[in-house]
Amino acid sequence: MAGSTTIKDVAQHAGVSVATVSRLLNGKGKGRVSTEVAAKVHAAVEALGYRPSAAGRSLKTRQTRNIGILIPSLSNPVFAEIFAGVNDHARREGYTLLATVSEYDRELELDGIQTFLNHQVDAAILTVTNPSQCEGLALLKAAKVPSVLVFNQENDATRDAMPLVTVDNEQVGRDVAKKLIALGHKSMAMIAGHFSASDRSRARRMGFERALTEAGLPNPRVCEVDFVSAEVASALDSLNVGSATGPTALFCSNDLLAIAVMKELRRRSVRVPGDVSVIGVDGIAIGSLMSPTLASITQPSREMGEKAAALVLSQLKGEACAATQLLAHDYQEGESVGPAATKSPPSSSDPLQPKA
Amino acid sequence: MAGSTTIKDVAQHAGVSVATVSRLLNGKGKGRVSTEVAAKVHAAVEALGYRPSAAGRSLKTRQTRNIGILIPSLSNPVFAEIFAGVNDHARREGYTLLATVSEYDRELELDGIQTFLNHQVDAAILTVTNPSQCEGLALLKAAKVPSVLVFNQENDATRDAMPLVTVDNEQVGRDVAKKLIALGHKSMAMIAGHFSASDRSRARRMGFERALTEAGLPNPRVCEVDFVSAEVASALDSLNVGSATGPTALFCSNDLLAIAVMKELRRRSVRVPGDVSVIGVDGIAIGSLMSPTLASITQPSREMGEKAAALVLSQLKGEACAATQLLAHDYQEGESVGPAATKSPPSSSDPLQPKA
DNA sequence: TTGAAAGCGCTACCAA
DNA sequence: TTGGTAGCGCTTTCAA
Repeated sequence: MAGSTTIKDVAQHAGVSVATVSRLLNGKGKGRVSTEVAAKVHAAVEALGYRPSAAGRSLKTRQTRNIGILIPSLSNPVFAEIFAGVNDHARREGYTLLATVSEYDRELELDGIQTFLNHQVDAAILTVTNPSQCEGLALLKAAKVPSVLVFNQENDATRDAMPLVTVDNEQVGRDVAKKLIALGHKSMAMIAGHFSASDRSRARRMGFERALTEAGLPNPRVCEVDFVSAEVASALDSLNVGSATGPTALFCSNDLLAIAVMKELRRRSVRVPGDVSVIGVDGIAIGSLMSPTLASITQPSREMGEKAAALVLSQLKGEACAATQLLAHDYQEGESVGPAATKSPPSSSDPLQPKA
Repeated sequence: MAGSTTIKDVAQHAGVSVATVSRLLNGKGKGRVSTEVAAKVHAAVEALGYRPSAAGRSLKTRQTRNIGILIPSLSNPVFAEIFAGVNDHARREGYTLLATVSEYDRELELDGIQTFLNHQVDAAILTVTNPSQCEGLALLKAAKVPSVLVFNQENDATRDAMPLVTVDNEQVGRDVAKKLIALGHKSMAMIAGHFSASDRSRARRMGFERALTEAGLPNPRVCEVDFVSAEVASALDSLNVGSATGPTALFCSNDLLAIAVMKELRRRSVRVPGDVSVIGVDGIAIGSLMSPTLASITQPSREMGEKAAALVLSQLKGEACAATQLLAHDYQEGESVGPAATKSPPSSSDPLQPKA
């Protein structure tokens, strides 16, 4: 529908051939035309409001200048930032984003990838729930579409199949453990979104558990909660949080979850970090606006988006297919973690002051 | 690049003509083919992994099945929800989203719209900083691309030009005023992102001011802050917040801002709502996880996204171009607002210089 | 420096 | 029910 003037109209209007118009408009410095003709053509383009048809061009050049981006959700600021990073880089390079959010639904993931394929995207950037179970990845590979996984963890399915841009999530788990251990915590628990929906959560858990084991501590109790409705109350119940037998520190698999957990703790009058320390992962901006401020492991989300875009684009140019990129994570101080509560957690009624 | 098998290959493989293949694949119930042939063709499609080229098809049908969506930022959950709503509806109808975020930059806005036009999107869904200054809107109209504005306010530039899906932002401002007045507040202030970047903020302000005037109260002091870095500290200073001469209630133009304001108030030991009440707009989920919980005017963001998608799609089908849709907003209770502080705020011994 | 013409993959019209 | 075929708008040889 859009501007139905074609290159033919422009040629006619300018009194030249379509070939000349095309050459001028795509002029890569070489296919020069006389300045005289150029002026006429430009005038015609202007007068007619000509806009080259992407379809016609794609058909001939075999490229759409579209990049597909698939993310689980935009509710988590981390993904919003990834998107911003990709958007920025892609735009600069003259690419446009075909975007889909999967809501952590494997079917929608596949659907999204199919759509990318149907639309002949030149490249794809994805975060999937589980790379080793995602049939779409194979389709992408079969179609030879340069692709990159963001946030996902390396595993048999991805190795040698698709590069990744992520952080070392096992190390993230270890760093959390290290931090808490240094503060004297001995009884810890982890609360995570469904592991089936997040291979990175699984990696964090593994690192967390291993670090505890290596420190001679018992395995942490682990509790899964629904990502969406974040029913944390029952999770806290099942972990005995706030009671004498409960953990003194809670590792939440992401900041949004951590914030929900802190809310529920507040409702129960469990003090943070007095009674229980809380730490999240992601380093979302809003964490530092909470009270207490949320301690977290930060990921360079926006940069990951930019890196991912750069990576697929260089693949597209046939440059050496850069391998997996592990970006550095960092510890974000926050008031939500503190020293382990000293012994005898108040059995029942207690106006006790935390003494070190 | 993607799967270079064409309809021709399929036809050959199945021993039929391309016309037959096309007819079968687009079979709208009418262009039937014999089941026998159908089987052969399907087998060929399967065997070859055939995937129709969107470019070839678009060229012929003059439609891309792409919808452009332009939003200012994904950091604000409200936009993330709009996106989710649009995404959902579009997918169901077989459309794909070409997405761009403008970062509240007018140049990027125009750039994004140009991109939509270049890619011949079938329709566009946008939130712009200022409809009356956005040249892109005219381009869209000239190209006859069905479009809809989300969140933006009606004005001379949009009226009769483009339908809107939004809430009555002036009424939002009025409702906030009404609420605060009912609680006995007499001295109020508004903190907003740059008005130039948000026509809805301007509308909210107008409603707020008018309602105060009608109630015989003085005009509120109004302070603009940078949307991005949200430097609220100086805003609070200039409003004398926390001092005897300062306002007892703060109307923030959106929840993210309100949360940043509450953080700064906490830092200054100004009690919310004891000394100052705070109310935002948007009703983002995280507001209810804060302490105190954030009072807000909620907008049905996701529904707005769905409505917007439905609206452009119906325009596309040539159905009566539905006019502007005003959705209902609602008051979200929150602990951040309370009765006006009684006289002399006792808190911080204010060394602030009394102003005008 | 310019133009003519051959398709890119597809749909739809018209014949058979 | 099927097939032949004419383009859709564009880029790109190949000649002039």
